[in-house]
Amino acid sequence: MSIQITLPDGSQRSYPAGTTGMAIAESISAGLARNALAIRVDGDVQDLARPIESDAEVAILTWRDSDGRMAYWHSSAHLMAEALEALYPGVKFGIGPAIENGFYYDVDLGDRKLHADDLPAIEAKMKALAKQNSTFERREVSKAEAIAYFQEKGDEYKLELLDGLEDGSITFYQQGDFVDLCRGPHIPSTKPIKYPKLLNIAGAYWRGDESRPQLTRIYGIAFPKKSELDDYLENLELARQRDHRKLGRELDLFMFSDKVGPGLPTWLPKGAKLRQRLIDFLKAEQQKRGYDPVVTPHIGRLDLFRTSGHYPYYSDSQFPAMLEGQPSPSVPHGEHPDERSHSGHEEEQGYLLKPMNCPHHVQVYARKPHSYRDLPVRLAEFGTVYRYEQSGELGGLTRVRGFTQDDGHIFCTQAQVKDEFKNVIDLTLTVLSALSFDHYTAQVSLRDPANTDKYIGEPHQWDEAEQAIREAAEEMGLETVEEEGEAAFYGPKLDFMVKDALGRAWQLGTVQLDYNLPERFDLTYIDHNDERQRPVMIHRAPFGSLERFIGVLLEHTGGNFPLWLSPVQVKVLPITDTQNDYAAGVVNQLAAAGLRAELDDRSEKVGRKIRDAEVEKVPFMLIVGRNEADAGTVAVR
RNA sequence: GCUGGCGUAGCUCAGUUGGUAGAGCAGCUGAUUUGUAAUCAGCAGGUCGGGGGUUCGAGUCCCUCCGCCAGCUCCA
Repeated sequence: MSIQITLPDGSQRSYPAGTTGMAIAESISAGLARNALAIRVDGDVQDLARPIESDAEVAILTWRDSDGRMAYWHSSAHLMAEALEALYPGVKFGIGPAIENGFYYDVDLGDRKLHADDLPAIEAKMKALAKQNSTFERREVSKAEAIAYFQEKGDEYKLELLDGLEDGSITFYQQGDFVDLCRGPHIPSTKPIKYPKLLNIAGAYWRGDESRPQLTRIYGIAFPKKSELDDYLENLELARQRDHRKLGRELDLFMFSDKVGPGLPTWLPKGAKLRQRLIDFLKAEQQKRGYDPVVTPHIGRLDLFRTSGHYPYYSDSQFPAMLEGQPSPSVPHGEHPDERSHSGHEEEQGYLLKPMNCPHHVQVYARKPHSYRDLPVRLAEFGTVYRYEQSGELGGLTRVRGFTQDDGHIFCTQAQVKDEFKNVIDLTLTVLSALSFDHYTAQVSLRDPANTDKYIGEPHQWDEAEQAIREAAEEMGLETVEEEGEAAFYGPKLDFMVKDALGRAWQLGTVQLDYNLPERFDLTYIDHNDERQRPVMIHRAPFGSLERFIGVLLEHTGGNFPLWLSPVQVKVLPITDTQNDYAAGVVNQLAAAGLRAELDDRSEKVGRKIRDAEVEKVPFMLIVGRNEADAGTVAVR
């Protein structure tokens, strides 16, 4: 019996049934066989040793294929586990997957603590084990057999994982003395894992659940070639150069002060001007699109947030409220006021620093009756909000406790939802393209179906809202990914995710559909039959927040802003102070033309002035010496 | 909040087995008048994150608090 194998180039070859990926690779070329890591069979990534029994489309996967690297790094995780078991007998294992760059394994070392200095020894053990060139052996096992094995070993984590697996679908992989419950696929043997590098240690809750034990997560990466490892580490170093915290300090854009408080950025003159330019840009775009500006206070009565549903359910992440009749903030965060007022009478009166602007904007809408002819009502505000984020969550400008949202709320009829949504998508794309964010992911953030009580509102409204978002995105030709469990508690969202220098994805722009707040605040409009109707609310923020946006923009540009955003667009550099007057005239002309220009009239050599302007990332330098001054020109750099 | 790492001058960093803080850059002052990425000299700058402890003596060791970084959890 022979089978037909179709290769990626479309060519077909015959092989005996039961041939393996490795045999196919060998038949194509010795080089391919040497570099083969795994095989894709009809879309399914498998071990090269698995027999192939019927006609199939296959692709031999090497280091060039992301699935090949995934198999390689997953195998590296097993190799690290083998090293850990050799060095720390009795260690228990959680999960150990490949990730975008490398792999990790979650382990329980009992009472032993792992420290950063322990990593080189583990790395060395990995290298030694890799040299033994152990093959990764796949074995199908019965559930009973698997349970018996891990009971014997005393690994409750693997037993818990087994709990969720069907008998008949369970496989073990073994290399050397290490046996793991694993679905695979793996590379043929440990030999290619020549240059492992363990990067860091962190705690990670078992199954991502805060109430369960915290395991030790060891992150690592590995490469077949030394040069690739070196390149990777060098790129990491380059990424660190683009850290927005470093650039923000160097370019004098913003600062943090312990005395002001953690997570509370302070904007310096250059940064404040940068913010202002972004604000001006968006205001102009919003004006074109029919938004009306509003300005609302930074605080609001507790009752406002009780009606909106934000209080007290999110009191963990709110700054303490200011209570009526008491001199200072007196509700500790994390404490539910309704748990404290056990007597159950009268609710406390007081104020909250606003954690969002929506309830205020709702009050603007609610101030007067609305006709369907008024809709949509589009309100926009650069609104500063405060959220008491967990201390461990804070970082630079990307996660802060006080920030300014380019917030806006649209109140419209159900029939207008899709067009309004599309209008907002268009605005968001305009913003992203003006700042050359070409690599973003549009993410439809949906409910977590396994955890529906954390959301407020009717399920049928959620269904409607989720569907409306999908349709609007599709009609705008937007490619989206869907993520369950990422919705806001009051509605599904369309989020625009952009990566920072280290590859972490951040939510910038967001559009959210909300049937809930109009209900809670009993918002209405009068339709053409003179009947009261409920408007729909759209929350939107094309930047997301100015803080996070500027943080990610800094990492994206490395501080080399587009000309229209540069704090200083032109620097005029006289060569000697004989040209200072002429240079000052040039600066005045530039300023009169609306450009941001500065004069460097220090008595330094021009090389020094150029260097300083380069370090400051000034896009244009105009150098003027005697020749230029005489001719009334400038030399442009 | 949790796990691990870190905290010395504005910035980047040095500081031996515990012996009483140092460099470069930036800043200031002066000299220099220079043609496309760092001119020279001088000066000034630190309760070594805060507090407590051990010790004759602590930047170094211990405790505790604060902050920062990576990850986890969270993220209206």
